[in-house]
Amino acid sequence: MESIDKVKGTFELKNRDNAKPTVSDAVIKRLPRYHRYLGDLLADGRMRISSAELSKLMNVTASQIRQDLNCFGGFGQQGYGYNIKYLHGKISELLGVTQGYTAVIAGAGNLGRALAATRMFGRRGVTRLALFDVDESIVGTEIYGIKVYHIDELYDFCQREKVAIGVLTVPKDAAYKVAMTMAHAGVKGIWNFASTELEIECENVVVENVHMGDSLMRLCYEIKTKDEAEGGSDA
Amino acid sequence: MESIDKVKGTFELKNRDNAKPTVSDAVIKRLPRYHRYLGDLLADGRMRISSAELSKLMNVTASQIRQDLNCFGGFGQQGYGYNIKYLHGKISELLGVTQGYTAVIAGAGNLGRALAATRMFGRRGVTRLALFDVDESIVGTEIYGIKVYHIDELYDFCQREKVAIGVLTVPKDAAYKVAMTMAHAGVKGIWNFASTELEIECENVVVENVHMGDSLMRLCYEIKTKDEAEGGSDA
DNA sequence: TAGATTGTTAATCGATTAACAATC
DNA sequence: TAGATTGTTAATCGATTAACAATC
Repeated sequence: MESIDKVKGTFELKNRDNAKPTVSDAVIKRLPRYHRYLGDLLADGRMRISSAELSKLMNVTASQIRQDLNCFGGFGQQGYGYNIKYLHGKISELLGVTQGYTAVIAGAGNLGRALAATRMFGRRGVTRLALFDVDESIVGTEIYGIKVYHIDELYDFCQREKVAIGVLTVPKDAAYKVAMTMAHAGVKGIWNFASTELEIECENVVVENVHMGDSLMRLCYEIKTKDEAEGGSDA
Repeated sequence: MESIDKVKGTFELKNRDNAKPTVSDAVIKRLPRYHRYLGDLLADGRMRISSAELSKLMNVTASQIRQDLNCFGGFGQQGYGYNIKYLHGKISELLGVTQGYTAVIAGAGNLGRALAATRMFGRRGVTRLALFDVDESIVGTEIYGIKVYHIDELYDFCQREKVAIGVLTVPKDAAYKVAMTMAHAGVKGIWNFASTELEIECENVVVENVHMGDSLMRLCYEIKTKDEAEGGSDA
């Protein structure tokens, strides 16, 4: 009895100033993957799933699944498992996918166009409002239904439209300046595809880096390591 | 003396069957980032750096840097620090960037074209040999200097040219089939941009997934969390 | 009720950090 | 040599897994 009260007291104390029970980074990184699998199950018309079955599907332990989902609240039901639709929806909420954020894409090069074309944003409730580029010859045109503005208009546009997300697909040299423009215009998050690290953590903006080059290197490493292991034992 | 021998003995014993001292995943994930920072320092003409200085630059502990670099071997020198050029080169080797791998890109859509255009591959010693697509109207043309073939030729091409890396930028539905074709044709690694998980781990092929959608979701989460924290305390 | 499966605590494991002796 | 800085061991911290009581 007494010990339970003590634990409770400690818990409340711990969360007095930062309200929410902080969720570890490791868990957050896994959430989109859960979301993807649950979305697929939903599309297959499945209604419910147990942590045991999901664990087999996803190649993780059932323990981890239960632990992860419990960081946020009890989404399951003993003896039954998890309702897929409900769980999928809850994770959507949690990840902010239901917030209806707006985005602009800075840089209408190949990658910017590719991002303009995908349904990736729409699927996650993000609306793309505009593209921005320095190339006068495309300013005023539309790319996949998205209007192209001159990069000089980026600041005013973001401020006026209260843009939440700035997608950065400009060349490396321009990245910092454009990121700063976005940050000062009140953008809340920057999705950074420029292969450089943005040192603007201070500016009240969150940055998510997509380092594709790093990914390619990891692939090379895996290939090399596997080759060596096989060559070492076989030949 | 005796204790050193003992340690050595243990080490050799531990590595008798799997040859290389396995490096943890956490370290591998960090290596490309070291490589990037060292490359920048090199470009700036810097010669040497201490773990302390690098730690400030990269926002990690000096301890971690020394620990990480020591998984592979003593690249530093007491009282001096690390020779940037040497260390950069060593990490390049380690990551397999100096292996001169070849690659093909399956899917000449927006993303495939974007990848055809970047210098990302060349910078990491990877040569792009060809693009493949189903669209007859582009088969036979060149995109950014890379020849486009019909996807039906993918298998023969990979086998004939002993292609090491298959880049997968085809639509989700086609991903599995194309990946299988690559795997059977002897490709060693698949760089997967299709927003689906490939269940071909069995096929003797390593897969590196680039889940851009997951990244976008994490950004949304960070924005939402930050918003709530601020709204919670201020308003 | 009995069976199933979660939520949650405790045990294990691994990764990060701190400290310092080795050595350039 | 003295100062600097690594390589490496030990201590800490956090994340994963195992176990089981709670409960649907």
